[in-house]
Amino acid sequence: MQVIGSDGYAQATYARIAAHAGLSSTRLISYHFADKDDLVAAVVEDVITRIGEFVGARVGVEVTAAGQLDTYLESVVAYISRDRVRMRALMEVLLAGVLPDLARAADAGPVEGILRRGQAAGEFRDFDPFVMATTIQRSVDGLPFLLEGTPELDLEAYARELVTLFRLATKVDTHG
Amino acid sequence: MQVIGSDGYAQATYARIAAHAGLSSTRLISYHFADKDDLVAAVVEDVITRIGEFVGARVGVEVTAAGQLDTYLESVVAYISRDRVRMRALMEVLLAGVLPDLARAADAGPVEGILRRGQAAGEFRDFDPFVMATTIQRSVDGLPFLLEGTPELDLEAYARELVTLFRLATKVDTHG
Amino acid sequence: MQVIGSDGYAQATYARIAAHAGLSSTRLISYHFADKDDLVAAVVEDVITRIGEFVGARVGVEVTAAGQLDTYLESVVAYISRDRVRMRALMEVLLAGVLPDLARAADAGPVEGILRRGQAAGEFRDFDPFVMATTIQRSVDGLPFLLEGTPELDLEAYARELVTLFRLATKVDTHG
Amino acid sequence: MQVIGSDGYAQATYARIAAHAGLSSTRLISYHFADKDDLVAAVVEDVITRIGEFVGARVGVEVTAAGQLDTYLESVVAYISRDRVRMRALMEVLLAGVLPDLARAADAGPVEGILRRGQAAGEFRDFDPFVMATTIQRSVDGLPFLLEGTPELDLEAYARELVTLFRLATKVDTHG
DNA sequence: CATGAATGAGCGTTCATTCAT
DNA sequence: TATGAATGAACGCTCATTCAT
Repeated sequence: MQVIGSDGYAQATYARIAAHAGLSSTRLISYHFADKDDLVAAVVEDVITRIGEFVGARVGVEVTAAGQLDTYLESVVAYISRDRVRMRALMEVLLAGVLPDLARAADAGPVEGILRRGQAAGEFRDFDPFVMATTIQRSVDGLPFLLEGTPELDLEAYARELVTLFRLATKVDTHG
Repeated sequence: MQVIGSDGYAQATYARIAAHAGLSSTRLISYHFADKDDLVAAVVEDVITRIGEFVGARVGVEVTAAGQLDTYLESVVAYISRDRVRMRALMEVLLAGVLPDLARAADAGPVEGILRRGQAAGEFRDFDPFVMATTIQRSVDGLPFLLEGTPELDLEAYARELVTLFRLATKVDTHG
Repeated sequence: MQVIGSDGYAQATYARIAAHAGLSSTRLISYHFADKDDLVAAVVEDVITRIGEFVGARVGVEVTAAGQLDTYLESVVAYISRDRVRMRALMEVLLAGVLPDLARAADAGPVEGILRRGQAAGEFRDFDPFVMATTIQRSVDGLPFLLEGTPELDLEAYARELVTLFRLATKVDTHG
Repeated sequence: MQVIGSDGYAQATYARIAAHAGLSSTRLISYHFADKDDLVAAVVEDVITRIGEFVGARVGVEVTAAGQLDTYLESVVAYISRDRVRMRALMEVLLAGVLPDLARAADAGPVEGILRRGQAAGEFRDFDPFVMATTIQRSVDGLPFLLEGTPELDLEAYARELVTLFRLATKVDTHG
């Protein structure tokens, strides 16, 4: 995970992973994982479990869809902030396009669910939930790469901007 | 370009490119391009020139920042729609992280410029232009990959949704 | 070493070395050596250690500079005689000009040291030690190639001729 | 010749030669020469003709074998001095071992002839002419490479030292 | 005399993976 | 749990050379 997250997926060869882990043979990697797909799947599994628990615990306590959306954005950004290497590792794998099955990790399904419930409850205006959910998901999943270039980025402010942005984009029309 | 766009950057080896082009030797690729970076740079150069001209011509005729933003979204999506392979090739290269100099092709600078001018002109509310521009850029640059999974996606409708979304997110507050 | 020594440095490709060693893949060469320079360095290191020990042990027991020079010529020729392949491998590498750092293996420094000490002790006449040392060194380091063309060459006689030659060339003028 | 002489034989590829000559295609080389051996042979032919004429003209006017030997050493060194690039090109080709037929260019035959005539005339002592000739030849043919490392080397002094060295090594014993 | 397009073999090197302890 | 030896395929790239003008 550290190798993928720090040097990119392309650098995550058995040789480099073994070197980073202080192993004198790549054999041990093959011993623990059936093949490279298996190794990568384990990495992804680990990260999506962590972020899923972190975000799920926070979103779960919200009752309104609007509150859940706000909390989703804030907690995803917060998780990225405190676990940059793992998150970049995850995004590297997803963008590399290995194991298409793993794409679910970055799909906008959960967000789309929130949006649909919000529309049903009259909290959100009448937009296409797929487009909105995809846009929301994309607004955060590039952050690990952005942080690489500008590590000093103020992520709390970034999250506040996103919350405002999508509140305005989703709320029901109030005027005339 | 076709190989990168159809099979991904990782598959774009000299052998595969030569096979696709009907060449009996990879030698001719090395004959025309100094090295692989040179080849990739040529691909990127070509696509950014095309999309730049397409989008630039349309955005250039707009006078208001709001009009430019609408047109930017619509024309980028329209270009992606009619040149899917090339656009996916471009995104593949950018995401692969080869040639960091090429990152400009996907940076949000031009959009940020539009946003700042719109704020100065009082057309837009007071948001962080960098965050907004990044979000706008990300909302479209994942489309080539989305199209791969769902080629029948209605891109005109997608563009209309994005236009509405970012109009609401950027417009000045009107209610008391 | 056998491949370089028998077929020349230009023929010493990974493929040929692997074939000669009975390996089914060149991969194992890369496995043991960082790159080709590393492999070549190991070859050179081995040979110069061997010849250094052989010649050093014999020259070291001599007390006079004249005796050391005689013994140097005799023992270098003797070593070449009994280890032809390794010595030709060494000369191939040096002449190929790879790894300029290795040039020390063929430089005339040690011989020049003997000559200077001999002049200081009044054993040798007043010649340019650099020119003499270079000539002495050259007189032996072409022998591996000479042996290739005429393997039946009588090296003991060759050494005796060289000893006489350089005795006459270095000794103090005796006649009035 | 310039490419071989300046950058070494290994660098003398068709591509580099064409670049050096300002040609836009290597095709012209293939047009003039049957193959690479033919090209190299032409280079060698040219240089050995030049040095042969230069040295031959000077040695030819000497009547004694001793005078011919002195003049041979002086004129070979003088030619090396004034035509360094060509001479290094010649030595590069010979040492590279291409075209074994060309080895005659560096063989000690002519010198051996002088030595034999000198012995027959009683000018030289009774040494092995082959060993002496080889040593003499080697004493000068490494000079082009030596000059590369130390271009400021005083070649006139070098030649004088060699002349003295081999006079002493060849002259008849005068003392008891 | 000169060009650019095209070729096939070979280069050193790296890949994930397997074998034998 | 851990090692080093060994594998075969593929990588980007360069070689001298040929084809068609």
